Amino acid sequence: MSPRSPQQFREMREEKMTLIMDVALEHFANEGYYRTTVDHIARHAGISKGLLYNYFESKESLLSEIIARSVSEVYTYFDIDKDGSLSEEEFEFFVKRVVFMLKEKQSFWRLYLQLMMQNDVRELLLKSFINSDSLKQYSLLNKAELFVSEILKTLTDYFIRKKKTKGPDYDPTLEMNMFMISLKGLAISYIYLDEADVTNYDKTVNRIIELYK
Amino acid sequence: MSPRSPQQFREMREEKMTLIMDVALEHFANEGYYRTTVDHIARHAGISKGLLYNYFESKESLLSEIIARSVSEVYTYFDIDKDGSLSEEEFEFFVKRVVFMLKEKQSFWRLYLQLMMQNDVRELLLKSFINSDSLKQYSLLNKAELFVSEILKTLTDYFIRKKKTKGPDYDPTLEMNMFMISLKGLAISYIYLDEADVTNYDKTVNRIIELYK
Amino acid sequence: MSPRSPQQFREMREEKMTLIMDVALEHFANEGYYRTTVDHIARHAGISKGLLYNYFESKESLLSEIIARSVSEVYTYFDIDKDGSLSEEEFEFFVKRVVFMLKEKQSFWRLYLQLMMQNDVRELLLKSFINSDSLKQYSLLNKAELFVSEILKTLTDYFIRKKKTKGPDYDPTLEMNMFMISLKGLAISYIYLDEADVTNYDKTVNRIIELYK
Amino acid sequence: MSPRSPQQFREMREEKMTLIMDVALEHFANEGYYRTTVDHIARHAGISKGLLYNYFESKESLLSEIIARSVSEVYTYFDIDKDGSLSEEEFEFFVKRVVFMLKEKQSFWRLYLQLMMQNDVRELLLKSFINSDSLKQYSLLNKAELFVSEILKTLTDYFIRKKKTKGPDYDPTLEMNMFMISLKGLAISYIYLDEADVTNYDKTVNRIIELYK
DNA sequence: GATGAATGAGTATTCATTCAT
DNA sequence: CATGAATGAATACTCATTCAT
Repeated sequence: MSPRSPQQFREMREEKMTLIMDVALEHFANEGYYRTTVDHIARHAGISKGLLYNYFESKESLLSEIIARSVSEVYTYFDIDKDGSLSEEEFEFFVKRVVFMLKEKQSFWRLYLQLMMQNDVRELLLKSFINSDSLKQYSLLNKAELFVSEILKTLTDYFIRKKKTKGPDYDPTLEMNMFMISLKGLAISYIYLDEADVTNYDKTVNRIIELYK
Repeated sequence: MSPRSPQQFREMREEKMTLIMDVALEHFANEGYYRTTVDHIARHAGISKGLLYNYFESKESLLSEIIARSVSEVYTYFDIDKDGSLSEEEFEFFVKRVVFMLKEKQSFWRLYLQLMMQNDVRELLLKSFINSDSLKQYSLLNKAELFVSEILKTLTDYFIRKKKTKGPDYDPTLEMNMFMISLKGLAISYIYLDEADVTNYDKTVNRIIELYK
Repeated sequence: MSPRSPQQFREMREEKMTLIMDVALEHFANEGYYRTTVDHIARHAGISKGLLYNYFESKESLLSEIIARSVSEVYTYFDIDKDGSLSEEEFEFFVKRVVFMLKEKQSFWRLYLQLMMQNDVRELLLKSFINSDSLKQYSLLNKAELFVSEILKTLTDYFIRKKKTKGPDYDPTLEMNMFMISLKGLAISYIYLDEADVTNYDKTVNRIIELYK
Repeated sequence: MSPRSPQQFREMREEKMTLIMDVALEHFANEGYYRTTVDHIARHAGISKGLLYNYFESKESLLSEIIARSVSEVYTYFDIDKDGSLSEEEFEFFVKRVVFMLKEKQSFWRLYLQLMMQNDVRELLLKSFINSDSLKQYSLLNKAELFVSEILKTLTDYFIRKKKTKGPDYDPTLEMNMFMISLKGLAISYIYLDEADVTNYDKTVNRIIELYK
């Protein structure tokens, strides 16, 4: 066997880290962050505890890295037009993108929701963003904030523009709120409830598009 | 000094248990069940750990009792007509009741949502219902199940009956789903997001009523 | 109701103490001293914990009192002739007395054996004899020691005297040891093993008498 | 430095487990199971509490493992001929084996006796046999039961066979009972009483053999 | 890189004992 | 005399993290 090149080492390292993060995410999402032990993660990833600590500074930093990665991925899903003007087709695409992302990253969203529910963890999250290894200081936090506010602005604009065609009784803020709670309710239903009503799910998505497009 | 009467003892007991449960609920909801230590609860309730264990068998059973009490309270909020037929006024009243309850029992709902998100805790919950001291074996679980299924049935009936007035294109299942995700999204928003948009909140509630009444 | 006389009060007190000691002995013997909680004793005696502490200084002193009482009772079973000379009839009577006492005070012997097995408790026992309320300082300990050594001396004399009739091969010390281990083995069997072989029990007792009389 | 081999890890593990079990047995036997704290065991074994729990699931399971090991060892002391027929030489050997074992495993027998004296612990013992890690489910319990009953059967046969040579007045059951209580009394004396009369001890053993061979 | 033995601070729980009434 | 609420020190157990090899 020829000695491995630095490149190969880097790839192996990358691969192991991804494996660990995948396993950890799955357990964090299903059993909860505090209920999941480092030991458990290591065993399920087929490595030793020591090695895990070779790759990640701490359990907390493992969590940060997972969130950083996921936020990053989510970010790539939405490559919003910078002029901020959403066409009806783009709106429909946006909704479908959200739904796709819910399916694709279900575990992450379960974890995210859990974390957001704990006051102290919310603070930890911010802190961990800042300390994250894989991204420059502050940048992820800034990016995430910027990202969300951009999307909100784009959507707000979209609803305001609709007033022209919908008439004077149309309340853009109210409609946007209704749209947002529909999305949130949909997300909750999808993420936690039985797989049983997946068929209804698609119809519901279409109905939301129909109502708010 | 004459000794305390059984009545006095009962009152002292009752009072302390309520205090403990209130403090515990607040902390469970805000910091999460696993992050909250028994020590912390005791200190914040101004009592010793020992006393807490005098009244509650374990941390887990304290949780059960809190849930049992809350479920019981929620139950009393909804005195649904047993013939299951909901008038439009009753429907509006139902939605407002839900909203009122979200405000009134906000901490409980935060806790409940958290718990429901962890697979293992869900099982614990069922177990704890069964073991609950304050209610007969199984009865709470039965009541809760019965209660939820009764409400769902009543609502289903309500939407089916609307088909007559709304015409053949009206899809009762879809409408009910839309109504449910709206309520869920509203709940999530109310329970976790900033107090900032409380003004919008009332308008949103009215809009939901308007849309699905 | 006429006010109770001091005499009546003393009797009531005596009665309650006896009740508590009886209940405690039963539990100490069956579940073990450390496994038995004061709470449990009080509840089974139908009184409050506070009252128990009104009668007994501590759990430990309750134990001492029980032992003191039992030792006292055992003492009365053996009113050994002070000249120390045991006739064959008296020897037989002695063995039967031991057996009777095993039956009569079974719980006490179970407790006693348990306690004797723990190094630290042995010390505690001595200490508690000394601190015992119901007997003058040291007196019980002295009495017990004196009592046991008197019996041993009397028995030793008995076996030595037998040498005359049994011939030169007869080893009094050995015979006494054999007799003692037979009694001990009998005691263990009786105290802990199944009630099943009680029938064999009497035959065994007679055989011991036959062998060593 | 090359990493430790699995073999090395196994040896380290084995060694520490043996150390812990030895220390624990000593303390359980001398101070009693409930009086002995895990902390104490760890400190006397020169390790941390954490490590103890790395090797043993609980204090209770540590007890089980100790018992399992000891029973296993005792088992190997008696390699009883499967045809169950005991010659006089084998009988003598058996008694000497019992005595040897009492010396060799004194601590275990003290522990065993203590445990058997508490009703609730007896149940725990059965349970712990079943849950024992170091032996297949049920197998230890079965083995122990089988082992004891085999020995009893072999002894019974031995005494019944003696009837032929001893004549019609010879009562095998009675003789066996006498033999058993002698052994028990001997065991108790040896296990708990002072080392003082060890000299008498050997003579007593020989006398038992002489009487019942 | 890789392992798992080892640590120790933290957490739930128990129980003898005290005390206000 | 009588009660049981209240305490706190002790105890079993967990788990993130370190470290020698």
